[in-house]
Amino acid sequence: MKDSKNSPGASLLDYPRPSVAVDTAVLTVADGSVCVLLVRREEDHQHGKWALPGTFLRERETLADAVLRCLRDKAGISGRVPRQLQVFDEPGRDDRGWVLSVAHVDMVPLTDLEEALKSNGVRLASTTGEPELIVGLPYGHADIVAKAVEWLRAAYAEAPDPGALLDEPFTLRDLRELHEAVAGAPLMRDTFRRFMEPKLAGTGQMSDGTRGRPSRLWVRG
Amino acid sequence: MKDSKNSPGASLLDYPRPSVAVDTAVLTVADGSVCVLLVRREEDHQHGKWALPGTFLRERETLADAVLRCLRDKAGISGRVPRQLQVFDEPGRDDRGWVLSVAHVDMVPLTDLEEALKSNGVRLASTTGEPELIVGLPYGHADIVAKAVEWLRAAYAEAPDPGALLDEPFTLRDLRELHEAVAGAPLMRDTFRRFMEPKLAGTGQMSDGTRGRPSRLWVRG
DNA sequence: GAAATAGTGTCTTTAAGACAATATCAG
DNA sequence: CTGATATTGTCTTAAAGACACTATTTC
Repeated sequence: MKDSKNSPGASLLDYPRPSVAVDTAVLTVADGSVCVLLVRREEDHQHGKWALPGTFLRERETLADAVLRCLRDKAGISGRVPRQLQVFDEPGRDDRGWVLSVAHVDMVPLTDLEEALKSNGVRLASTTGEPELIVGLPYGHADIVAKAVEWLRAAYAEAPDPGALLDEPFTLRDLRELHEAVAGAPLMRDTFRRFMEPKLAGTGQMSDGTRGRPSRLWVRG
Repeated sequence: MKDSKNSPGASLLDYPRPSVAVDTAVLTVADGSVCVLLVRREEDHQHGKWALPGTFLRERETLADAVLRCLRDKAGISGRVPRQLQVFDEPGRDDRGWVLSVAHVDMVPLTDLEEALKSNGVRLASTTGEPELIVGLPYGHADIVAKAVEWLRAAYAEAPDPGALLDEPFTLRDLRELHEAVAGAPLMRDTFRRFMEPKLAGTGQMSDGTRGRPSRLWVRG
């Protein structure tokens, strides 16, 4: 039952190998909705089309390093903790050849993206407000975005601002509005407070109550 | 800031490509503990060493197909729903060269493994009782087993026997003992019942109470 | 004082933990 | 009947949902 090609002494070089790409969904929250960073493709026949930043894995490079290199070179941002989502391998998803894509996700505060967004080769797309743009992405990137948003929601259901999208210190209102944007649904004010307060560290400070009673300011635990 | 090698017109063939392997942790429950299937390596310099069944991805083959082919050829089993866990890419994890391993996990009832276990090239290893064997696995397979068991526990915390390891129909006692083996800890009898009963379908039948009051028999919802 | 927002209290519902009580089998 | 196991009931505790109330600011 053994495959004869797997006989002892066979070299790895005897087999054809796939190209391996990394594609990253850089997520942020802007104007109350989850947005994903897109770059204009320049290096292939999709020239001019918007897509997730991606690159091919180089020799002796880890996947995480490839992701960081790609974000630096194509979007000018220093991503923080890219996480591997899954490998997409449907045949035909990439018409350039036999390409596996290892999808990643990262969360970056909007302020860290402002410099990159000055380039007209970089833009944000709302995942809730611009469905036609998202579903039209090449190379099956729409699937990656969907997985990434799903992962983001799971992360934000567990802890206060795990992606550090909010500048510190912040009020519980700021935090709740951020979590509502991620969840895409309103969250109960008091239930939210009871869940989050034990996971935050209070500063002694108060917000300047520009409209109404001032609020306590917090930082992530 | 663009990389010159990524200029339009460059071919995928211009870049060196990694070998891509799939390694699968086939899990089952035997004698009250979670076990993983190992095969004796024959095709490389680890000849004779126990390891997870794995193979290299072939051209125009999906990862899932490669996993199924490997399990069929090396262990003689028809795996059911292999799930992708994650890519392991630490340089140096494989001394045969530049190899990425896409780890998978599958759950198979012990009865479906009996035929395969007659071969002396196939064995089970308890993940709790034989740590020295597991941690000694080559190619970083110990990490894969750890991830796989973690995944199994998460799956069994959510639903009754999602891997269909138990023959139907079964009693709630059978189900609880299986879940205790997976969790590696005793589970409260009444809490377990209250959680699982709504997710099961009752047959009219009763077990033959060989010791004590007979129990109702259930099937998965 | 009115409007706005922050912070606290509490009632209800739901689920889990922990037992206790009852039911039904083999011997 | 006794021993063993299954099934049901209930008390307590913890957490969430849903409100209501009080407190502190700006205007």
